[in-house]
Amino acid sequence: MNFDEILDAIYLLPKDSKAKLRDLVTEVTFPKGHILLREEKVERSIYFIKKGIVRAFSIKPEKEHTFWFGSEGETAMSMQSYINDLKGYESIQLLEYSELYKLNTAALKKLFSEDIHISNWGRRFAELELIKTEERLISQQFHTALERYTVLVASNPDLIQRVQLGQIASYLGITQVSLSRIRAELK
Amino acid sequence: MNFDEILDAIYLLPKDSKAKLRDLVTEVTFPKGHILLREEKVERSIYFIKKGIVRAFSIKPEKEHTFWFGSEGETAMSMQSYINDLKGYESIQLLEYSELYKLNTAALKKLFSEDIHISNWGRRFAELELIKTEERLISQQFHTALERYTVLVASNPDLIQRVQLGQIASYLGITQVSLSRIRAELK
DNA sequence: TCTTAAATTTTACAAATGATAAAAAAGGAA
DNA sequence: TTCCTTTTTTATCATTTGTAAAATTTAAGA
Repeated sequence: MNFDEILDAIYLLPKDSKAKLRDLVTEVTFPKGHILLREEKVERSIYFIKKGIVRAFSIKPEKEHTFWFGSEGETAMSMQSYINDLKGYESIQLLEYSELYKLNTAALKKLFSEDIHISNWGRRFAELELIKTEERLISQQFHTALERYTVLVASNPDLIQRVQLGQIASYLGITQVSLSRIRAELK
Repeated sequence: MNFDEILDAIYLLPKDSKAKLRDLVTEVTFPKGHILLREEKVERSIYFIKKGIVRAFSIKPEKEHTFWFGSEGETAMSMQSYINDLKGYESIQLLEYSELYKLNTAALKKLFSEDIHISNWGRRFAELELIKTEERLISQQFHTALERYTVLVASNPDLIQRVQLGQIASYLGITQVSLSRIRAELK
């Protein structure tokens, strides 16, 4: 998925606005395991995933919590840094070799104030992330672990293949042992 | 909290942009118990709360799930309707007599395409809602019910007084019995 | 105030989940 | 392949949470 397609999937931009964004972007690649951004730091860029899978996690007291998986077309970023210039609570790690488009936040914000199309792109971007997060919240709050796992498998069948179960369990808000039990049930 | 203050709390607008928004808004009041918007319907407006408390809930198979409380300065709306023109999964009900500012979504979107300041206001609006939702999600996923309840009481002491415990329990993602147990522990 | 209804807490039991340890299976490197 | 490490599953027991029903408290109206 190239940069243009990623932009278009969010909000259709006129050619020249798109060009302005393209000028800001650099392509970067990293090996499996690379830490793209670190919790407790203010992150100055956001990364659109061209290819690969990443996970966001934080190491709270002792335990490691995975709270997001991102793949092709999605954006790896700290919302707290992007939105409020605060340090984020998550680290983001590449789960496989990945290719990313890196975009500097400050430069993007400058464009928001200059180009109404890009401003609307930024609005749409936030809105789409909002919907995703709201759906996650509802799923987390009102569905059982079994239901959440079933939905995850149905919507991201490849994820299960490519990601460790302990991380998926954490993402679902349960222990790895519980997830194993759920999987055993389903057989 | 008047309309100007509500706008300013989101993003500072030039006078004339603010005036354009003010022209779109009508003030409405409803009694306790009024259903402001209904699940499974596409909602054409969003409502800024001038005064009062509301709750969003949905009636899934049999059970009623409360997933949001809103009060002064917050916005009562269906994200799915606002963002994707889809029917929302929530109904919103007034928990007390309330005064609201009603804003038509289509008219607002028209301004987004015409006025860069309003477009950036809309971006900021979505971004702030996104941060709130993300924090809810993290809290739900990685903190115990006891922790969540304690935080809720600390940050919204009045809410506990004004809202039924069954609804608060649902909001926390637990049963009313569990919440009673937690409250008994804390005495 | 008294009466009734609604809301909240408590209790008892069942089901689900967590913690821990150990066994089994899968994957990688020499 | 073989050995070694990592990941996943299984088993056991303790804890938490849910369900249902009863007991208590609170609120509201006559």
